[in-house]
Amino acid sequence: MARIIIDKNSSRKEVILTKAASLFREKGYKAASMRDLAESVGVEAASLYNHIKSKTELLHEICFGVANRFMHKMEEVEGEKISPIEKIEALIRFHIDEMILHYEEVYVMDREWKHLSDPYLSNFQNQRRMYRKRFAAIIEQGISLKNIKPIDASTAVLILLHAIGGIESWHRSTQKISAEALTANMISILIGGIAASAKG
Amino acid sequence: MARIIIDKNSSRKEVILTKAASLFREKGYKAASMRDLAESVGVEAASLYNHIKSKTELLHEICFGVANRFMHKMEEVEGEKISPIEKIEALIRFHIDEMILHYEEVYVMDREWKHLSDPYLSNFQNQRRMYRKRFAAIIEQGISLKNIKPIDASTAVLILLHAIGGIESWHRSTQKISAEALTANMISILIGGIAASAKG
DNA sequence: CCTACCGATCGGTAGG
DNA sequence: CCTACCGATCGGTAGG
Repeated sequence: MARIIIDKNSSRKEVILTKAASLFREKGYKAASMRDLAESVGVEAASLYNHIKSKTELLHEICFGVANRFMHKMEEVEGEKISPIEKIEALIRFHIDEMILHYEEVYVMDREWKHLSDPYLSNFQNQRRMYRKRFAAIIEQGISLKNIKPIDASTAVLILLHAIGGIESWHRSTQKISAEALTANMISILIGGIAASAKG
Repeated sequence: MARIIIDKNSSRKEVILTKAASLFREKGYKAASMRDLAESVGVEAASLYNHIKSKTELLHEICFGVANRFMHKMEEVEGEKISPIEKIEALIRFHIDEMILHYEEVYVMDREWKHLSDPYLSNFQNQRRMYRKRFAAIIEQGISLKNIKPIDASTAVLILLHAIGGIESWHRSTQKISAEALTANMISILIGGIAASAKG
């Protein structure tokens, strides 16, 4: 019985988090009110506070939930015995999968993180800086091995991450091209560029 | 004398617009208050309304100011007798120049347009859709001529635009690499990809 | 989980 | 360009 109550509570909070991510994406964190959120959950605004501490808590749970998954994947990929290019491809694929499976959360992390407040804000910025640094290090390895052009690695990281994060149609189930085709296109363009190669 | 007053008024409004772009970028449109703006201009909040009609007017003047420049450039490039690849390179260069010269405004247009209200909101979305369609058409031409790989053109457009729009360091004068080197890197990566070509 | 409500802050106006 | 102020809305709390 206690178990049932706990399960009920935790699933209630998960519903609130999901609806919050959706609202924050649609209207932006500041423009989305707790009354909006309450309505979409189906309770009065005051009732939300039986499950959460504050609006800000929702934002940082969304942001760190996503950020932690990316960090975990980075650790995993770094440990694999594959080439730098293969590591980059694995990371790109993971980013795309995250966009497909958790579009709202990833979008909110990407565009609304600046509304975090300060223990969390600096923490988030540090974590993001570390992630990009480690991503850039993989590119540098590829450059050393001459599998990657001698480009500025941190510029390349920003291009890759924003190119993926900017695709807006991930969440639509009915899209002009399938997720697989989109993924193949992304990888092809980001790794190989848009120019036709001499080899055909 | 009347001329002097007009000049004074218009320069006053320009100051307000510039400060607004800066604040909207830093805090986001919703989180930036008119009292913040007044302080950064150096007047009381109520005084702003002698120069502007509303907060929303500031946002749409910023958004359409930038959007119109992009549209104008698109028209110009379409009319030039150069190859599709050269057209794309010209457009990419223009986007990069806009980021360097008008970082705050471009950033606000990119990330805060959703706070426009409705005659302007739909107008903006239409204009953006048209811009992307015309950009994609150039890529399609390149594919027909076999200068560009057979990729999905609208995916490629989103990748190009977001890759450029995502670079955050445009506005810093002291950067690790120069604007020219950054531009060269961007063009190289976006057109040629990151993989080293067989030709070396 | 709700009713009732609070202090703070918002965009904007009146009147000078 | 300022002082004074308004109605609306915000995140959140008290108390049941």
